[in-house]
Amino acid sequence: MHKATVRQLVNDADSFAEKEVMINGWIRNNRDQKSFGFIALNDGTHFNTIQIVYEKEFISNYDRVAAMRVGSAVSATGKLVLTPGARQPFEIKASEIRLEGDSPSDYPIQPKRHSREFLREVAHLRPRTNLFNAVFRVRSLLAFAIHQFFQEKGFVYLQSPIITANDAEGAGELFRVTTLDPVHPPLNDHGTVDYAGDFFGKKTNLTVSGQLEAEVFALAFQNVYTFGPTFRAENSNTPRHAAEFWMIEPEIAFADLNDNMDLAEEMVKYLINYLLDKAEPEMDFFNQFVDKGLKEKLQNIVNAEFARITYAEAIDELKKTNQKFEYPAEWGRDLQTEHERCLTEKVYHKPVFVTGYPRDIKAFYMRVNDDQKTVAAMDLLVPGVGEIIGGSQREERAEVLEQNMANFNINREDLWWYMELRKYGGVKHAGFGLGFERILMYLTGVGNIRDVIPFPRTVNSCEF
RNA sequence: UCCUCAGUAGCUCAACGGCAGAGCGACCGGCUGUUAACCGGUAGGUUGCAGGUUCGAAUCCUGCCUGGGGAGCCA
Repeated sequence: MHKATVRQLVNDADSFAEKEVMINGWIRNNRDQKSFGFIALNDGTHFNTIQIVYEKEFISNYDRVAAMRVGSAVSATGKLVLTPGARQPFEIKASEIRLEGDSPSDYPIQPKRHSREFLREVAHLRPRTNLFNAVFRVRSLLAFAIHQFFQEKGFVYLQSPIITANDAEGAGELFRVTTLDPVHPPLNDHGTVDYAGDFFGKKTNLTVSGQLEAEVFALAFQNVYTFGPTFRAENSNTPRHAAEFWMIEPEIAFADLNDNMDLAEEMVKYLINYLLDKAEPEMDFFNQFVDKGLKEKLQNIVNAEFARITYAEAIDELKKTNQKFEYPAEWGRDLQTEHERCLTEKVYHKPVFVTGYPRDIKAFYMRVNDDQKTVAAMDLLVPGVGEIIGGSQREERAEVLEQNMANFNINREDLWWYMELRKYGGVKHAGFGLGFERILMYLTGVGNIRDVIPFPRTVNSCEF
């Protein structure tokens, strides 16, 4: 008798036909009649459930099996029978069904539709539903695909630090990391907290970006990427923001903004192809129940050239649409969400790179263009989700960088090592940040970031 | 943080100033191939919390709490 997984059986049903197999899993549904019944069993190795048929005359504990509830863990043994013409390609004719873990009658997951809000409250049980089973398997595959994409191109994977003393990046509000007594912290002569007595002897926080460290490695390995957790203490309450999320930050040397966009576009297309190929049942499920037309949309993106426009062109384009905006598009102001959605959903109907933003509204490390007014920045906007990538060519000229830091009130001493990258063999280089959950939302059609993170951390919520 | 909508049975929802209901789930029974099975029955409620208006409040008003959506910040 062969202990099998649903994945093995689905992939190779023919060779298991008429053979005895044992499957361990959890009951999704159990329907009994007078002398026979059906269990839909999911063992976690495949999106699909497998049908177990049990009959009074072939199993000894028929009444007990018929009473097994949804959520129970069972071990089922029986013969695999091909069922051409039925709704499922094969089923298991049970000879024995053993209860491994009971599920009392108050098990909250039913074989019916639940709201996402309710399922968030039972995040320890929601991976057992179709939707979250699909989401989190795809999340796993997507993470692997990202590594594979960069590794195939010879990029070096860098684990940038999670605890850092950099607070000059301006990427967001910081979570403090400290071992000081919160009630009676040591004070200095000015009466403020003396971080010299803290664990690291200085103020430290959780990282908001690995970019600056990635630049260090890019100027040694040429092509590198980070992929790790990122923390922002922003009080933002939207379906696209979390306090803890994962970010991919490639950084490439001897490269400019166009190389950067080429890389981003190639990566997005690679990831789509990977999922369409490796996550077929999951993508079919999203296509049917989460976002109708998702697969066609993704297929079109693979076949399309992403639009590439400048910020100035974007402003012109927005003025031309005659659409009423709450905030009119105007040079010098950042694009509003309504502007971004208009561009990607109404004007271009596909992903759009916007480049050349005014330097005042962008970060200090972005390379100043020859016009002195704009920087070599790029955002990638996609329909439905909005901004999923933000990146730039980095300012490699020491004098310009110093001037920028002065303009943005950034302390040069703290970033002495960052400045030295420009002093010793500095070259043009570029990179971007990709929100892992953002692209996962985009590729699955799931509209809320809290539903693509196993245990989401958001303002006022850190359950599980 | 601002704007907005919503909290009714375990879940999804109805009742919108006059007896608090249905479907699913649970429990009991029926059914010879079901597949979110079907059919009959039973139990299940401080209508988010605290005040107020009214003869009477799930329903109207005020405050608070929780959740959704939009905005800002960003990935």
